[in-house]
Amino acid sequence: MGTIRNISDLAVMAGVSPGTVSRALADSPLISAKTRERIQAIAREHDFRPNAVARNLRTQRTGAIGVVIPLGHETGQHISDPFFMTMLGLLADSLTERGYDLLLSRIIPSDPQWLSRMASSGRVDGLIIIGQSDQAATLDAVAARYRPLVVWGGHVEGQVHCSVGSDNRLGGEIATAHLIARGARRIAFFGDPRAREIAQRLEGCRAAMAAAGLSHALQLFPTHLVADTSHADIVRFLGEQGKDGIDGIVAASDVIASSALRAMVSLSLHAPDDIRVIGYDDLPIARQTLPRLSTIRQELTAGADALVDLLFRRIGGEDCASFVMPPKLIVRHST
Amino acid sequence: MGTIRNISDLAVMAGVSPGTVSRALADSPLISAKTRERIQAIAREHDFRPNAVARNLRTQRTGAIGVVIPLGHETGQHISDPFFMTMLGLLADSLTERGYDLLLSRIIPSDPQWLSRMASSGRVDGLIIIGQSDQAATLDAVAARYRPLVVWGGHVEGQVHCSVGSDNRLGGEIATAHLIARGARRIAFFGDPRAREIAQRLEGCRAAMAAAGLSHALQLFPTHLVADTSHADIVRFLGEQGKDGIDGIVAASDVIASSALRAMVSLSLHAPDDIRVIGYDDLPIARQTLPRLSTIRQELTAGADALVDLLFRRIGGEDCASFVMPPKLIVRHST
DNA sequence: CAGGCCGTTGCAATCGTTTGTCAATGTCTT
DNA sequence: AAGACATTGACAAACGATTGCAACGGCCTG
Repeated sequence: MGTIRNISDLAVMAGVSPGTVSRALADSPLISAKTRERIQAIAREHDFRPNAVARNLRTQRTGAIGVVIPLGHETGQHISDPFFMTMLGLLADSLTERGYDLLLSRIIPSDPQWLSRMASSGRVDGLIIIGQSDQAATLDAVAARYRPLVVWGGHVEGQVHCSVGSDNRLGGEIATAHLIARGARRIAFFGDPRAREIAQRLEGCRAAMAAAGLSHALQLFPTHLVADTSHADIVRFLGEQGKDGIDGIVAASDVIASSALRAMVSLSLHAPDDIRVIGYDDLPIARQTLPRLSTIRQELTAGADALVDLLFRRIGGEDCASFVMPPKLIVRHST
Repeated sequence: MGTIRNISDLAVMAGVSPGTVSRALADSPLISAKTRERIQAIAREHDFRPNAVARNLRTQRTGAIGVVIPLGHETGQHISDPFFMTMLGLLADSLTERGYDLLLSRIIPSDPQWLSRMASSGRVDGLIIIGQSDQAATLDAVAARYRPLVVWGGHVEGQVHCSVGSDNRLGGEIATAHLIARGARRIAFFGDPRAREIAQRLEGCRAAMAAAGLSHALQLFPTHLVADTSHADIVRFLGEQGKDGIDGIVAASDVIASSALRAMVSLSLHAPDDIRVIGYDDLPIARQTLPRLSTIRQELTAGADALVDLLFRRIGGEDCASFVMPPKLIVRHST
């Protein structure tokens, strides 16, 4: 009748001590089957469940993993970005499978303490960061002291934090080489290299251009990731091109490439005839653009699994290295 | 040097009592500016932050909102579904703005206790459920006792739980009427009516057919939401149509509509000439199909804001009604 | 100069669990 | 029949903060 508020109420009701109730509810072998069943019956009947916060405090673990999206270089960008969403969904599936919940934080790291605040709050058992943004140094600093931390993004020599991601440099190189093979000569790279992954893709792009003797013909257009504003920017950029304008676009992401394709439509430019366009990620949207987008595939499902796997290894005390996945060229109709 | 583990360590270090430290860190006016500054300086220097779990236990609030996606009728469906993802991103943005975190759970409610487990775990200050699935009864039962709970989905007379969503019946009616106006006579409804929203859309669809004297010409095809399997199913369904087959599809969601369009391509059927197709939701993907998808727009941004707003009103003790938004016909090129 | 008041700080209870220790009970062996 | 031994469950100490209340000192005022 009276609602059961805590384990002591239930103990009174069952005529035992709180400790016994706790053990009974946890199926401890120290409690006889008879009392255990009796206590569990009462709990079931009153729909009682022990308070998780108190348990967390006592046991020092929470059953939750924090997923953080730092938006250092893109204050306007929303979590709703398709890449984040896709990654987030995959992580949620993978963590749920292991019985963990997922605590989501979107953070604009103006405060340099953003990461250690999450790490030392005791609210999560581990942290997954999606994208290094321009915070690689902060990540390294925290990773040095806080073990259960893995990052989606690029890997560089000597990096402290454990990362999972594709070989961005190679991916950028493959993308650019493909564009050149398709006849592009004057190429623009669309993307903001303040994010490490993107800087690496640009690096690969430069390498491919150099290898073809086209170094002079590469333009960099650091467009924003926010779809709404980028569209107008891209239209302006393309409009400013003279008659010897660019004939190829290496986009740092499918989202950017898709914006570029739409901008081209409004300028009556046609892909691939006028400008060849290639994206990066191979998100579902790459199959829905018009024309369908050639891109560099990152295996996000494998990536999410790797992130979760490495994280739990680190929680378990293991010390494991970064994981770099091979990028793969997907040719569709935009190149 | 010695790491500070808790407020007492810091108290010893500062030569004060733990209580004073707690107040100082919380900027309590009871503490003199001098001691407060001294204590905060030590905390900053050692990068110390009070344990959130302990605070939650004491204050009985967590600063987190649970977002749950019940997949009652679709065990295969993943969180990665574009609708969920979009909604989730919007909620995350809106909650972050209010300083709350978001605890994500994907749940397959085989266990009827799924909801009250979340509600009574004490881990969240409130609950947002995305979609009633086939769990409307469970939702009503829990909502009767647990106040801070709001649901995205359909509203029916006498419903206990507080919901936010578009007028699904009207939306279905508008969509169907539009198809009829465009010349469709033999219409199929694609969607699984076990979910309440979808049942309401179907009801509207039936009403519009009846109003046009076409009741006999409505087919129901309860396709799954999972994109991968639905495609083959839809191809089969369309293939089984004779020469007097359907000439209109009312899809219960944009995702389904987009699958239908792809299935039509592989059967050399053309929209809108052979079959007119209309979706529901107006997700970003509706603008990226070929041809672009006519659909019924739900203002998801407004919806997410309303969900969060109502939730906090309920947390504050207010008792507020469901919120039904008007659906809006968006005509593109598929009808 | 004494009494009262105010601004600061310390004390200790509390939130709801988990879990190590230990007493009490009952069973089995010799 | 008595001691060894296993069960069983009670007791109480954590976990790490918050917060009402009491106490303390200094200052002002009459």
